[in-house]
Amino acid sequence: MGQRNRLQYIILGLLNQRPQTGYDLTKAFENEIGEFWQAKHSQIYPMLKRLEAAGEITHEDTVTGEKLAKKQYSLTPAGHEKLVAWVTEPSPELTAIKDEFILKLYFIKTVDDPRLQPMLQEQAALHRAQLAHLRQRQTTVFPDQGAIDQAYGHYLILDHAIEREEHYVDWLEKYLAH
Amino acid sequence: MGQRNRLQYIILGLLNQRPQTGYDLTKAFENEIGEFWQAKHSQIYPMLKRLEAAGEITHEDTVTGEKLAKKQYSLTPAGHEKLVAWVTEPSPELTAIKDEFILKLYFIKTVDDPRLQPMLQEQAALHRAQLAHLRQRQTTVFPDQGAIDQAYGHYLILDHAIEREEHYVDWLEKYLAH
DNA sequence: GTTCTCATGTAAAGGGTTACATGATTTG
DNA sequence: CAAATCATGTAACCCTTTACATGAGAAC
Repeated sequence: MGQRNRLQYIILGLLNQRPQTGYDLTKAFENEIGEFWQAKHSQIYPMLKRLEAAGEITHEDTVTGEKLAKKQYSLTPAGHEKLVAWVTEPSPELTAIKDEFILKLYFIKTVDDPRLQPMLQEQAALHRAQLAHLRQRQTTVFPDQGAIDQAYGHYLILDHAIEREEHYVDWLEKYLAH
Repeated sequence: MGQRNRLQYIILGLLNQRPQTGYDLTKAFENEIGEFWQAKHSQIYPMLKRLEAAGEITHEDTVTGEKLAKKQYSLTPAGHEKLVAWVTEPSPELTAIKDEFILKLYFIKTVDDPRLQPMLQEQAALHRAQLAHLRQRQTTVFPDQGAIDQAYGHYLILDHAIEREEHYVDWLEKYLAH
């Protein structure tokens, strides 16, 4: 992963929704997008400069209050074209998953290893909490059908994340001693 | 990801099962472990040197045929200790997932976008193929209960991967037009 | 004999995290 | 007025991939 510089496309996609600052983009990676891609501000700000140098985005300086300077970035036509090309082309690679917990399970040799049940319990707690958080988000972000229609893609990926967590918890419970 | 150097622990875990060469380890990342962690030989060989320098593994040169040199690596007591410590400690971080396809969906704004259905179709084909492959592996690697009992962790993670793909396909089909 | 798999390495480049650094604005 | 959040950047370090490089053994 990483090698194909997908971050640039994600930033273009976010800016296509509405002009935003680097800070806003950082928040998007902590919230709606964080379930499927991660990036820190230290990666985002340099990328914004690169994209601007390439003529795919531009920015407008705005000042809030006394003198807080913000850079509001937005797409250029070239940037929009590049975004459309990316979304349209196939995504032939399967999801890259790095799951340290599942890997540890691989090294548990027998069903009666005393570490197994506590490990499953711990993960179940983590994923139940995450599931509750995602469900909460769904009810606040998509209270009615109108909200879904306006941001269908967002609805889809939140639904996907919720089902993924549901099934993760189900799987853990399958092997939890009752 | 990456930052915590989990690769070293995975290699220790693999060598704990049986002494192996770098080539064998590379194959493990393509097969049984590849669903949950990825690493190329160019990362594995240097790591073997590091682990040996740290006194956590050793190797024995073996010669097959005329002069094909192989390095059979195995754990030292120190390496075994480090492995046990890793498996025993908590894994408080959630799975890191980078899914380019799901991200693209995020940028599809409406249910009638003409790109949506072909995208779902394409992914369904990919994940169905992966699912078939994993099921095939399960029947060959675990033909009976005895095989499961001997490598319980391996059984667990293969089962997890299969269910994950099943649910991914189910989710895609939920939004595929019939 | 050619192709595929086995087998081991190194180098370059890029992706990604953590830490360093600074300052304004809002909230309690 | 202190703490949390908004806001922007850079530097160092490590992880990871792609490409370069080489050679033996097995299978067809």
